[in-house]
Amino acid sequence: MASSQTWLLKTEPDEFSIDDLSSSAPSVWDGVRNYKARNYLRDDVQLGDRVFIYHSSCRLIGIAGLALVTRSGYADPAQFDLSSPYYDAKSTIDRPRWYCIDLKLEQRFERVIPLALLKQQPQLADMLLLRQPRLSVQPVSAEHFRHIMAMNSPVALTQGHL
DNA sequence: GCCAACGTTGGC
DNA sequence: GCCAACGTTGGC
Repeated sequence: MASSQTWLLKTEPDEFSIDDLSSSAPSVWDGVRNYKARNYLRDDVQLGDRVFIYHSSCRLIGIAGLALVTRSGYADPAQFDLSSPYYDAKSTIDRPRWYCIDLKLEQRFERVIPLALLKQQPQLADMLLLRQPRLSVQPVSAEHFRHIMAMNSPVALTQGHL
């Protein structure tokens, strides 16, 4: 794909939240242990792609902000770390099983866009998040991306465009 | 390669 | 805490 793609990454904020991302120093987005999500990280997420950060399994479920990919997929060091909960005995340096990326914060939304509100949007009815809620790394179409950014825009909100 | 059993996720 | 949906494991 030539132009940049957009994504949604899920996280439990008790483990890692948008507030753990910095706009200056990149953070490692590691610990993804699902094959479909792994394939996206390894093969498709590119430097410069933008990703929504989604908070799951918490009090305020929804999209918390936007981040920028500062390094594309590379072998997740945690899989080799015996002391890590993400250690995987079946991974080898030559054949790593799991991949991670680096991110930096682009924009923390003033208000989390709640899942319940996303579900109310007819334009988002076919969004993967609503259809495969367990996929922790997922592509977001340009149309969905624009719509969600508009939901975050105070201008759009005050003018009742949504 | 199938599929039952089991484990995990995640909204509610 | 519950439970449905989903993902993984392992025997055959």
